[in-house]
Amino acid sequence: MSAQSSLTPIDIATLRNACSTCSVRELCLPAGLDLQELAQVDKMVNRRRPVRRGDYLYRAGTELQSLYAIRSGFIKSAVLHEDGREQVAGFHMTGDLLGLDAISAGRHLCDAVALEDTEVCDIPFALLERLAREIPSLQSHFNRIMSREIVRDHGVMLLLGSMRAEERLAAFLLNLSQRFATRGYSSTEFNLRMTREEIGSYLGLKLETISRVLSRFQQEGLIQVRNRYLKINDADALRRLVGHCES
Amino acid sequence: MSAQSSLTPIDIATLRNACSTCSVRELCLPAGLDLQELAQVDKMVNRRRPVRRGDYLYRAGTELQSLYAIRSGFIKSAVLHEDGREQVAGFHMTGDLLGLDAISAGRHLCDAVALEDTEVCDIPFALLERLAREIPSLQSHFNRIMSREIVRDHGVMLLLGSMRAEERLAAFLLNLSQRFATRGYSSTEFNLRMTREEIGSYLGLKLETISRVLSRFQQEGLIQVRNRYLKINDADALRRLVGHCES
DNA sequence: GCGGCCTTTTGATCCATGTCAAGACTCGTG
DNA sequence: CACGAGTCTTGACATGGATCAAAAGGCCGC
Repeated sequence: MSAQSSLTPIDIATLRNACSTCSVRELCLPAGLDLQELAQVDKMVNRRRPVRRGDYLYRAGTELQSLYAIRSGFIKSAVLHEDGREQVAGFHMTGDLLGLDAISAGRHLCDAVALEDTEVCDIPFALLERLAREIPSLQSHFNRIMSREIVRDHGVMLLLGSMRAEERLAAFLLNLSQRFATRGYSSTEFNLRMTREEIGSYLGLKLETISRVLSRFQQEGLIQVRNRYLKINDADALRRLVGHCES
Repeated sequence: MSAQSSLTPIDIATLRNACSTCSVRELCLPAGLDLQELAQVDKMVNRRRPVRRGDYLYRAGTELQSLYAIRSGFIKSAVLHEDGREQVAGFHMTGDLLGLDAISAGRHLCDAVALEDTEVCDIPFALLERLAREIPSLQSHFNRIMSREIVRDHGVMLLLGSMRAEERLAAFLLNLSQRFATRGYSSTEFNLRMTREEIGSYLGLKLETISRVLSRFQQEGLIQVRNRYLKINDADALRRLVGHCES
């Protein structure tokens, strides 16, 4: 990584003096750092950037400069097939860290698009590596974040590989619900930020199927949907749907 | 990570004196290390372990002690659903590094089973973290390995989410072929180490479908199959199958 | 070298999801 | 406020892959 060796202490000092409104405390990185270390990290994660709905945070093929921590908003990442097919690889919200897949090649391999007005913090990757070298617990935490992403992906593979449409959608809704809850929002009532088509892409289904299954769930009283608005009436029933099922 | 803090220099010395037949040069870790560093890493990756066909390298739920580098052989990893369904998450061969998903929780989340007699090198994770702290380029390389795993998973998601049976299988065969080639084996002729059912699980298809599509490929002259033996006659045709296809 | 179990193949049929199509609704913009 | 593009719903129909079933083949332990 050539960018790495070109960093001097001055760069860090420069960053320290920059705006520091983007407290890293709320983000995903810190864990077990002492106050001084935390302050260091805090300074690193400071360049704020607004991304408007529909804008790209980054595109496949561009060089990896920074990872991005979402401060607010909603972002989808998508892998693109040569022939134009796109596969939504994930939906990301406040506190999520984006761009991990770019570390391997030093180049982004998927697109990241804001689904609503969003604010992210740049985390210059070279700086992160450098700081992680000085703060072992930061490195350790970063390892866990990468690993967690792998675990998440395995979950999606399980879903795509062995669940039927109803189960997939139920799992998806529960997952969204839980992530909203973690962030202090209602776990039962929220607005979907993505289209049926995007949900379908993520779940390996067509948009009509998403629409139909949502309607069925509603008929059965499990949820209420109206456009992007969604209310979960019977989370347990959804859980039962995912949990067991046939063979 | 409690195991980490309990390591003393003595542990490392102990490991250094242990068998050192498992040269790390051939494994996936080293990259840009000087000779001395390489030797250090070499000493860490030294406990050899044979795993016989059918045996578990590790099981979901067990504590993460080591990552494992495959020296020879073939291993499948599988995520299990509560209800017993299993999803094969990957097939791993010489040089691959296993166990990355366990870092997040400190506990393995999938099973790893040898599909043929296999030899692995233990890489005590606590030791790896410690050494990576001393050797920045090792840490950097480890980050890239984790990221590469994420990229691989995204590829599988694309495959599961948006390809049809023929495309999936073609992609699978090409991938296997390429990995054998990288390791100095024939890219056109090899033995499948896994059952049709395991291929099916990995690709989100049933074993009958795998069998049928293989037969079809054979009829069309793209490949020859007989049980586990497989020969690729027309790799380009396979690539064409994966590449474009309809809408 | 035999018997039994596991794996594979292949056929017949079924069903979940895709495809195509039409119309309604929503929202941003002129 | 009306228009148009994008999104969503719903129906009718098509189809890829699943399921069920049977038989053949391979492999291992005895």
